[in-house]
Amino acid sequence: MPGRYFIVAPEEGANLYPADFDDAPIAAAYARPRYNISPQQTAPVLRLIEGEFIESGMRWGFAPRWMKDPRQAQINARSETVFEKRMFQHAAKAQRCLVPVSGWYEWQPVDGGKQAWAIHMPGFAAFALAGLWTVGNDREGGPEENFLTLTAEPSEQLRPIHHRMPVILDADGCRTWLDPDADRQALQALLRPWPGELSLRAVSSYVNSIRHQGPECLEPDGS
DNA sequence: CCAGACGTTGTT
DNA sequence: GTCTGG
DNA sequence: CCAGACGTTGTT
DNA sequence: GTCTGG
Repeated sequence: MPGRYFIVAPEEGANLYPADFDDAPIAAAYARPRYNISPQQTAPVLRLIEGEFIESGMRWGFAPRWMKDPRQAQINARSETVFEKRMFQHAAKAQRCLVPVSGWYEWQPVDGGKQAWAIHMPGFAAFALAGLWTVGNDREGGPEENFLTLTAEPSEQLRPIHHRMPVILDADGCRTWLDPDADRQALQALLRPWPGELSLRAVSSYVNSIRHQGPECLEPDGS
């Protein structure tokens, strides 16, 4: 995963972004709460363009311009092979980005159904997922930027919930991931399960429907 | 050389 | 069951 | 990721 | 666009 995530204001401004990064683009990304971001939605992305740290809205679903069939858009790429796969190698070299989040959702298969979980940092600290962006086609065939997130093996903590997890970047990780001159080895070293503890919250199936966009998505499961 | 593919997750 | 839409 | 649709002929 | 398969 993830196939669904959320953005909320962090408690007491806590975040894992580099302290020396310009705060304005980050603040812009977290300005509006988003409780249920799904594939195809437009969501904020952070990147370096000509040395400038900027925030942009992009569609979630990576589909380069040559890809005529939009059904082939990818929301995730496996971090283990992202530098080798034809579809991703150019972006992995030159179009890396940060996907600002507060956490993501997972659905754990359980007897008779699925348990939804919200996974986040303690205190809902803001953090970044490793992402790639590209330019694809909008509905009229014009250029439109889109993005994906990278996945890794799960941490020990998350293994019971799911067999993949998104790549989480700490402050140094953000710096390196956005560094246009970073070498592949340094980049690949960032693509690992998150070594820290995360907070897990069981939430209700309210979050399942993307028609539900309110804060109820994050409320603890009553059952 | 040209043609055709290019991907993940989850489930079985 | 499988694909599309969000 | 999950939810929801999945189709045609003919008539307006 | 770029790589793989034939």
